Amino acid sequence: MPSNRPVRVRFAPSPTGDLHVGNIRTALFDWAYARHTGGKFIFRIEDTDRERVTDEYIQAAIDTLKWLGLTWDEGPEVGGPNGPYLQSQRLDIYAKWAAKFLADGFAYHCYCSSEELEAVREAQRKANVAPGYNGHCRELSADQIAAYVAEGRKPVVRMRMPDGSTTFTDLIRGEVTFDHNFVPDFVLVRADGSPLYTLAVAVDDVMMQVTHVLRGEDLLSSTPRQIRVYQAMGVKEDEYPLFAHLPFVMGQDNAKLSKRNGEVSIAWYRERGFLPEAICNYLALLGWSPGEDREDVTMEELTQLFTVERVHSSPARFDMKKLEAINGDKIRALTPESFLEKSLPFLTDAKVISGSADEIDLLKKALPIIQERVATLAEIPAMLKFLFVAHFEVEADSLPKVNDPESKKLLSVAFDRLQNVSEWSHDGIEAVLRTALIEEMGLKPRIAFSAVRIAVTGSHISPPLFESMELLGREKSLARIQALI
RNA sequence: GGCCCCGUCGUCUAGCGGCCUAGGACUCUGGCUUCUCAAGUCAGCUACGAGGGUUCGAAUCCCUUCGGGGCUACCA
Repeated sequence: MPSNRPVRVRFAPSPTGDLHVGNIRTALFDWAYARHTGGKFIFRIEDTDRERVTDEYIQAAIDTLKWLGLTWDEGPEVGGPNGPYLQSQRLDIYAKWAAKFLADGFAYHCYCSSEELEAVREAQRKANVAPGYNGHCRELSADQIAAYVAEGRKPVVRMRMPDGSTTFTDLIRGEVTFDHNFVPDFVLVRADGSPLYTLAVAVDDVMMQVTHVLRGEDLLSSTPRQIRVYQAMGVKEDEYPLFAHLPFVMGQDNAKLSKRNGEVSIAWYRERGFLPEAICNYLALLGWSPGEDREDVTMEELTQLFTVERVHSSPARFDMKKLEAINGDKIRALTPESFLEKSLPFLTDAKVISGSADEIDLLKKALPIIQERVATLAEIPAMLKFLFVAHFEVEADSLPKVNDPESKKLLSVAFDRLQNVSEWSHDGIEAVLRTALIEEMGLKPRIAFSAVRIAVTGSHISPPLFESMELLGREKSLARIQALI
């Protein structure tokens, strides 16, 4: 079966919504496999269902893949020798093959109406037999056809499944066999002439010389149908693509991940401040592992380590906590320049800064003290807000903690002594406050500094206090303390 | 219902007949560190779905069973 053709892997989503976690995990494995083998990664849009696929979703899918860094060798925007890569632009190709299948007897026109088919299914269900097309139109006479046409019926093109069975070797699950008794004749072309997935996917994989199909396991049972199309196209068995059906990514409730059971759109994660490399690293661990207790991998390492052999056959639950942990690790691993660049949009969107040069200067100094304190980029604005706000206010739930007489006394001592600090640096500030509050007043550090922290940053949770005061500056720091005395 | 896939800590996983009184990570609990929060660090909790085989020996092989999931469209 596997000839030594150059590896060509495709990711072929049907963008009926934003790409979600499951799609992306598939795309990631497709990409990693292509890169690992030195093969080509093909990106194809399956938009044969124009009722549900929109141009916006197609563009969103393209943008998402780009954002994640899953670059493709052939597909939308980059083109390639096997295009076009949008199925809606390949209609003539499918029509040609459908006509050939009809002429060769692999397929036939079926005039059954939806209502009739539904009635058949209903009867089958009642009789407790395998549901599926009953072959009603398989051998229609010329007269019968003429009668149907006279009625104004428009036929679909249906593939004839021969008796027997289909066996193929799934790279992840091993040998899988489907008895054709349970693979009914399936529709290739709608009554309106438009192709269905069953036709387009097989034709395109052959035309685009795809060698490996790694896709979700929901498509496992449709594989015999694809193989039947290959046969009708005259593809030799050793040139069929190899299949690998990836396990599902599931939500908390053990159902296939979908909009109903969690936030699954990648766009949502992007807005929440997740890094693409964190998403990819985490997703790579869902259904695959590099072994040797290894978990932290870069995109580059992923392409080196990824093999289909190490992909699981069992489904995985999506765990937001673990994603956050990995995201925190990846944020800490960012260079200062890169951390700044990635933080900027979150700060400006939150209107914490407008983006002026002065603000950026201050930001460059502030970012290092919070880099190890955030799990997502979205947490940054709240953490640095105190440095930039025009009208400073202490948070409501922290205010009571500085309103008692002891706190006011403490703050007043701090205020007095801080005025005499010669050099407004975190070392200088710390030395003065320790002497005044800890040594002379005998306070516990956590008590003493808490009041100052609330006064200066507005919250009992903040970046390191002395660094924060240094960045805020003497004037503002003192004013904020004084305001609470 | 039928067909197909799947089954190790709460979760993701390592494990491919002896190295397993089952390892790592996340979560959770407790300790250390500490100006808060993090980070770091130490410790703890907790798993081979069940029942039969095969074998000197099974998480690893076989069977049954139970459980979960997918498909069963003129969706993909």
